[in-house]
Amino acid sequence: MGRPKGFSREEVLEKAMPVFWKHGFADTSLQELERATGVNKSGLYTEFRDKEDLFVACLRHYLESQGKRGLLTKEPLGWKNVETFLKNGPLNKGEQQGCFSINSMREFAILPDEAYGVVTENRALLQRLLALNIESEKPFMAPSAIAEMVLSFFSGLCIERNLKSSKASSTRKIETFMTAIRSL
Amino acid sequence: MGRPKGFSREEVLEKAMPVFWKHGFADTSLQELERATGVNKSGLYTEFRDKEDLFVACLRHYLESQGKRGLLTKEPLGWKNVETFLKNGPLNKGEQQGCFSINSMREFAILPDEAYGVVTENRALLQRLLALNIESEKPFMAPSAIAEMVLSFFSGLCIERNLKSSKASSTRKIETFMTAIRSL
DNA sequence: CCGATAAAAAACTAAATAGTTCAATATCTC
DNA sequence: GAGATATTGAACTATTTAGTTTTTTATCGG
Repeated sequence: MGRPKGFSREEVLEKAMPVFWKHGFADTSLQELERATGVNKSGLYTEFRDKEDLFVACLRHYLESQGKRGLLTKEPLGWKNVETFLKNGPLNKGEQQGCFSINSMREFAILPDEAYGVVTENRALLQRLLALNIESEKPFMAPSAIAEMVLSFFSGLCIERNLKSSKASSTRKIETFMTAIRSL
Repeated sequence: MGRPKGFSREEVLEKAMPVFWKHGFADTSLQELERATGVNKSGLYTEFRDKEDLFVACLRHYLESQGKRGLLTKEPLGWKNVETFLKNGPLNKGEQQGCFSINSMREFAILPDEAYGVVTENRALLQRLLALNIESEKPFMAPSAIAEMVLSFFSGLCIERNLKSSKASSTRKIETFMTAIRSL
């Protein structure tokens, strides 16, 4: 049987994720990943094919954990869920700001195709969930049209987390936005 | 007097800008900049202090040229200008997609502080111009509040250019958005 | 407790990078 | 046209990178 390994895959993902989340793919070195995870290159390379593989695994892990929060599936569906999604979707836990998935979009050029697939699939899912919530409010316009517009606004909120702007201004924007779309 | 140099600063900026615009700072090598500008490292380093300096110069150059388009100062001010800004602000000239300034936001961590200053100053300007246009439409809500929300939506549209989504879907989103804010 | 086995640590490799230096070269002034 | 001068090109340096190989070390079954 031999020596048992001193870490779990989950553990590594949980610790590597914030690093990629904050610094992106290119600006994250193996050295930093070793430091953050406490696992040495050998360990990392037995568990993951390469840096790209680890990155994509982190991305999936992120999206899963975000999904589990169920911000858009709370009953009753409606505007309230949309507002909560906009307000609490982009996280703010110390270093990791905004949305890892949205952040990754700027690196598609150097990321494996898989990353593109994961991100777009998740966006499609979000859009469906948004549309479901919107539909329940019986708006005049097509729910899917409103949903895709909401997702763009969400994307904007996410990248703006790279600015040192206040939480208050973000909340204000969301409230103005919600007022606008409730009339659609 | 000696030998005259075979390039102008403007020329270099014009050619280096699309490269940074597309690939960002980290993923652009000196080699690629030499190729794109046709100017060798020696030349680049006599004109610019280092890669960072060149990047910031490109960013300024970009914002100046965008400013000159005057999308938000066309008379009469109003919603129409806002709509044009959203539709034609993020460029689509082949390789360079979206907004160079918004793209840069994801790299603040590794960019000189100057870049942060340039970007935020420009955003403040955009917000003032947006507010002026909105004010002329006499909305119920505070023009500045609407303006900052519009800017977030704009930011979202810009990063979404990293996705291979159609021009049509972008237009549709903007139209939905305009319908929403015209009622504010 | 011993030897097989698997993990972890560390040394190593090859390639790419930003930035520098130095020699070659072209053009202007006189 | 000669010589000063600034530009250009190319060789060079030092560092960092992802990834591999080798050595050491811990743990399990017998």
